[in-house]
Amino acid sequence: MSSFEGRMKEYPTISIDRFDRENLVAKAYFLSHCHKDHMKGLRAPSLKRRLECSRKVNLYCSPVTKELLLSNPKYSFWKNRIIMIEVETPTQISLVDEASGEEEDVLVTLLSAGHCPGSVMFLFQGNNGTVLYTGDFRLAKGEAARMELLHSGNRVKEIESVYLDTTFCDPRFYQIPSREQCLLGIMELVRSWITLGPYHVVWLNCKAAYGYEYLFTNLSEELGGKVHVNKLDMFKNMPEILCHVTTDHNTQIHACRHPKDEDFMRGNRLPCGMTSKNGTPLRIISIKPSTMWFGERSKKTNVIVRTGESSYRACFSFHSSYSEIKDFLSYIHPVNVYPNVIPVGKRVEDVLEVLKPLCKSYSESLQPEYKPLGTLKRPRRKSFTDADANHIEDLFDDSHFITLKHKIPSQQSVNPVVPPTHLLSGSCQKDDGQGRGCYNESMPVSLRVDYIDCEESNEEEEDDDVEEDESHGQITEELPQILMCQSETVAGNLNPGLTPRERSNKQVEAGDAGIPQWEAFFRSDDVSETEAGGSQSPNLFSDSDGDSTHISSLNSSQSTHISEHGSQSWDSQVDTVLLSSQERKAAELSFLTKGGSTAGLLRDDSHKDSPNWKVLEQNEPLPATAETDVKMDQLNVANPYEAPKGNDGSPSSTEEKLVALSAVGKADSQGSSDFEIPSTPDAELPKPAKLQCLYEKLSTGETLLVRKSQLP
DNA sequence: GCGATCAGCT
DNA sequence: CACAGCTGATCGC
Repeated sequence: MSSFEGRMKEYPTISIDRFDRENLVAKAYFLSHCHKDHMKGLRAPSLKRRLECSRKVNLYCSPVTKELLLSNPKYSFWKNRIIMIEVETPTQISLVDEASGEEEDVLVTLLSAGHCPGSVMFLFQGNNGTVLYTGDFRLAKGEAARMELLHSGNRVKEIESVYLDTTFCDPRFYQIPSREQCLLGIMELVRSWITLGPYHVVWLNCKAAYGYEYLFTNLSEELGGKVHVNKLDMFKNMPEILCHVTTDHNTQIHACRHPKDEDFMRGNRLPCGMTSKNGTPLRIISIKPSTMWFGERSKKTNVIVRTGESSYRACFSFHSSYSEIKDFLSYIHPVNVYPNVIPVGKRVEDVLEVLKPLCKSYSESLQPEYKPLGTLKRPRRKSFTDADANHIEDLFDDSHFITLKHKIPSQQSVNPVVPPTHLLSGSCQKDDGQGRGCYNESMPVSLRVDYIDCEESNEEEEDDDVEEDESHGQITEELPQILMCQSETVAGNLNPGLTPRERSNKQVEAGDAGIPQWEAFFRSDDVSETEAGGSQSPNLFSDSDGDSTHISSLNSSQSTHISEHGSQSWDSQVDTVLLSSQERKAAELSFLTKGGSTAGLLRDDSHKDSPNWKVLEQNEPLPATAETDVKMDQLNVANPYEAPKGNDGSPSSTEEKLVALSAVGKADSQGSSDFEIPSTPDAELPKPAKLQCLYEKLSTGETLLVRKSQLP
């Protein structure tokens, strides 16, 4: 939970996500997203009074946040005081001192935060420097590098301070399975259950908070049935969500709530009261999304864990993992960082100890950079690409070194960077309609889940999971121990109707101007993360099993069994759902054979606002990140708060990609074992200085080939 | 009666 | 366990 007090040092007359106490005198308010712990005081009488006297005080937020906020009548008094700002649209606002009439202009830019619908980060630029307030965020590795507006020309903006979501800034959360992997796991579990018959239903035990919508929409889209929810009026202007949820309880996927829902479940009853259909009792399983309940693990685990006869936990996180946080921060490389959250059991100093080394104030004092001709303003070694590395001797021609590493992988010389063309105020630069009129209408060909056997990979006993073992020890005895894994075709086919949703976006955009632009929260660069995340895993520094690439490597007690109560006949057919090392490798292989996705992916973004994200030069080795993108592109699960990508891709050379893969090499395997969370990663880490160096390299996506050569 | 706070519980 | 709440009890206004 956020412990941010509402104000930033640089702009103390602005209040963000806090509306009580000293914030009552703010000149402007900002709300990053619609979660209650970021809305403290927002409907207090004191603030209401303030609004009535101070006519120039407004609340700024994203269009989606405005919509969600005003869907609650308790906040309707804000109606005429909310100014929505489009995402990625730098907008100037005036901070007015109502007593003196003095004005101070600040440029604010909203950047998608990937936390929940409408969630954004705020980038402020003004007389007191550039600061970034992240709100709550879940951004995959490399995503900061894709944010055009965090850059100035071809380098990251000079950012004075970052107010950072540090919810999982704890090595225990070193790695959290990507959103796509979690979704995939849940999807397959749900699918395998509800396809058993019309009376097999799933209850998603989701907290009331916003943030699960993409789960609902993807499940609905993939599996063809709407998700039952208690309320949907808040989505009334969000067709992309609305069309996947329903208040009709006659469906197989439920996310409805009831104060006593857990009790209901024990009585084989859904929270909405359903217990049977046509006189036939329902067969209900519950899936409870949990953030790293998976916590600290010494062994690999699954994104889905069975916790009872008919209950499951699914890994799910609205917040960035430890490594994602560090990647983000090291890329931004601000002078200062302020944690918004102090994880339980930690102190501010503990968190800062992790974050400070990633800041300028620390790194530059520790190891001054060589700045040729005094022209460089920031350390250059941070931004190498693999291709750049080949030209490293060219010390004085550094312009191409300072590149948006992830964003413009190696083609700098081919497609010179053009500064962003965004202008102030309201211009919606995201004309992504053009050139993309062709939407893939093909609905998700229902997944052809070609299960293949895979070896059980984790024969060692998990000794820290009492709950699971206790809860169904006797059940697992009867259940088959086979882990079923998806073959490559699954990943290839997991390419749902994302484009239709995109089409919806367009329709909305084309429509009523008063309706928020949903791409603001469905917009996506891609779904990259896994491999990149893996590549920065602590195993880089250890000698972990290089072939442990199982996503679902779990022992019997952890495996995702699906069984009917009392009836085992079906069990072996649909056992575990998740991806195996083979699947993983298959994905890599498919990456190799299908080719072109990287180009497609990068180019796909070019429609949006960057003329630079062109087709990757085919003769250039791919940076690790690009490889990641490709893989996840093929998994092609929607990235929740951002727009789906088209699936087009131009052919590209298999050989070049082989180069990239081989460069990633064996350590890449760690990337694959996203769920292997070493208990004490720090134990094997190099010293801080070295660490920082490594992280900077990691953050820029250097492949392990490079990295290895620099390891002791 | 309402709001703030806290314990307890997902 | 950890996400982000909700409920109910208590206290003050």
